[in-house]
Amino acid sequence: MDRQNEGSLNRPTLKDVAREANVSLKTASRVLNDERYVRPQVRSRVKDAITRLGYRSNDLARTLKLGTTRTIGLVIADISNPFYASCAQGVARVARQRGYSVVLSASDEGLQAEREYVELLVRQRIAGLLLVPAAGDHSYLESERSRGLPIVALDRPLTGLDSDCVLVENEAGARAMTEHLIAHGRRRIALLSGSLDIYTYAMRLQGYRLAMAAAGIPEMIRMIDPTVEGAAAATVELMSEPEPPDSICCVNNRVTVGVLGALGRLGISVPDDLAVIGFDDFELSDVVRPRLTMVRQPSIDLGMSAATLLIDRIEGLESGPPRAVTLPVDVMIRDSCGPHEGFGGVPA
Amino acid sequence: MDRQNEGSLNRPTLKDVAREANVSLKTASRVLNDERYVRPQVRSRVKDAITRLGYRSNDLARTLKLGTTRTIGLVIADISNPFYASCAQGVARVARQRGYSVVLSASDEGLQAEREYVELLVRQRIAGLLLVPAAGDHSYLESERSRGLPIVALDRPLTGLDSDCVLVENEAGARAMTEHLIAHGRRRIALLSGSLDIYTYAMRLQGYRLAMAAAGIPEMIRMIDPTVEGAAAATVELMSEPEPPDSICCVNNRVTVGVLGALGRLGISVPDDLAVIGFDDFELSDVVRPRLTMVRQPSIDLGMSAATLLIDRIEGLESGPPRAVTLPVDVMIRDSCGPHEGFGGVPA
DNA sequence: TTGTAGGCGTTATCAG
DNA sequence: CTGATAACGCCTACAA
Repeated sequence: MDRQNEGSLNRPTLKDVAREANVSLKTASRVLNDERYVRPQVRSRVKDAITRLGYRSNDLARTLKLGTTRTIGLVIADISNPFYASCAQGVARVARQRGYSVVLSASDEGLQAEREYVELLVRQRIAGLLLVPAAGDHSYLESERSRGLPIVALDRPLTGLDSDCVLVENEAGARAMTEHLIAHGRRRIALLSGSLDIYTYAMRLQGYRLAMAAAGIPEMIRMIDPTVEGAAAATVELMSEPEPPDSICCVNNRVTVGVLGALGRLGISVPDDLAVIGFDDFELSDVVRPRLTMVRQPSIDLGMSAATLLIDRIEGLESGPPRAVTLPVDVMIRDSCGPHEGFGGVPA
Repeated sequence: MDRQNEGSLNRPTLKDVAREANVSLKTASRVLNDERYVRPQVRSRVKDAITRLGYRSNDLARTLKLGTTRTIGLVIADISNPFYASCAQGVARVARQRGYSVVLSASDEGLQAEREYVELLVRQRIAGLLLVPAAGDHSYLESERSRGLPIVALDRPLTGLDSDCVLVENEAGARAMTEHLIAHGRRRIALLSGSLDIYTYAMRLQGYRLAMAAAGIPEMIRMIDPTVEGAAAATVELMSEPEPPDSICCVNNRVTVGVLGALGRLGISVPDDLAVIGFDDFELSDVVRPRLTMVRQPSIDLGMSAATLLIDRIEGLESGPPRAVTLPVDVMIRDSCGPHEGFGGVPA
């Protein structure tokens, strides 16, 4: 009845180790941190005590003293979206390499949830913050930033605050995507986009418009809820219009999935009846029939770059004004826009 | 040059708040924790000071004193695998609801990496540990468990340690999967499995064997590296054997993707030339042509159940001997095993 | 209703 | 080389 006193686990402290090894607290600490000036004999005595007791140092106490953690906070929109999952993977990889832990939170695109998570993370004294900002004003981060908390925005820049950010070439990618369809002779090219409050969608829409304008083709833009369900519903509507499109640009991977699902149910064949191209490639796009032509984003690199930049800031390896890193995208030409006609690997 | 002194951020402490509000430390603390016995006037004075200073309480110090964090450690195999991503999503959802943070780590199925992560997490004094155990002996967790650290295994039980675990009906699911093929008249049914050191694969193989034995059909088991690449390579080999299979059971979603990719490249048509069924459904299985018949695992629920159980343990709401929770799976009958013939929703 | 003293587990300082 | 002693920021007694 006295074992397992729920809640506070009963762990030995460094003091216990010191007592067990018959040395002072400080000496035990020295051994723990591999400091010099400890007789080998004493050192091994302490080490023995550590293993004998199953001692695990308390990072809470340590970082309280040191004033700095080795944890980075990551706030993304949605873990189950493979794009963000890949980003997180990239972040985790770099974090591990450089000895940091990652606390993960998903905002579900909500500014309120995001703020709550950031608050929580700050309380945990994260060494730096990595986030995919939700739509809306982020000046609330100003106070943290000015206190010296390194912040790197991932996938989208922060609005209302100048900070480091790691992005991809959204506009160029969307333009290339649209031009690809145009080159295939498509003219009624629909774009299914999410709210322009979200940077990536705004930029991609811009790229689409540029391509359409350059070709002198009228735009066909539908603002939708950029989810699988939203895209499916929009597709059904779109295809029942008097003059339906001959091709669809999907603004993200969720939309691509939704469009494809709806087209399948409608019995519309790709690319014969309709061409489809998506922004943000996913694993199965090369496995599915027809293979999907997609604008590929280097999602893992995105996470890795962001984490690298953040940790460089944390460690003072990078200083100076906020940096904006932009990673290239490329069009993976496959079959969903029709037969290839000697298109090269169109860069964004 | 004195701002931004890299590293240690310059944050106000509760003492600063107290000074600013002209009260004692304790009073400030009382306000912070919404304790009674503070004059409203004083309370608001302190609150003002808090916002004026942009004070954020230091959870490190607080939990050091309190002896318990509200953080749970999650170690999964691979974030970019949608199955684990879903599990993580379920965990995150419950954690958020109940006021916990999640520290995420990916072991890549390596026991060594897993151990390192667990060590790190323990140092951070996580309140509980959730892990998808890598293959191998987990008695190393014994010491933590005996110290009272709640541990819940996710997706697979721990070997060498009796602990809570949340699993799915692997054997029954695999058996149902195989029987489905048999009912479709398939006889040369190959199973592509990963190492039996991993519990889920062992159980699924067992389910397959049971079904095959019951039908009196010879087994056709291939042990492979259960990744996209491994499965693709195995498929190519398999199909070039003198007597290739007429159907393939895929042991997880990676394998399903690999098999499908290889079949596509080989020009083998599903389900006409070959039937395919997979364990662990994924989003696109319903969008792809042919639509894929799959054994669906409740991945989000898996994460949610595990997190719930863990937090219940942490909070002492659940006590008693280790519990094993098993969640049902179900066969999602679609098109990749041939035309439906009045199969009901075959439960596992 | 408010304040004072002491300690959580570490590490840093500075004598031995 | 080693060891007292004082922080780190907060909270829990226990007074006032």
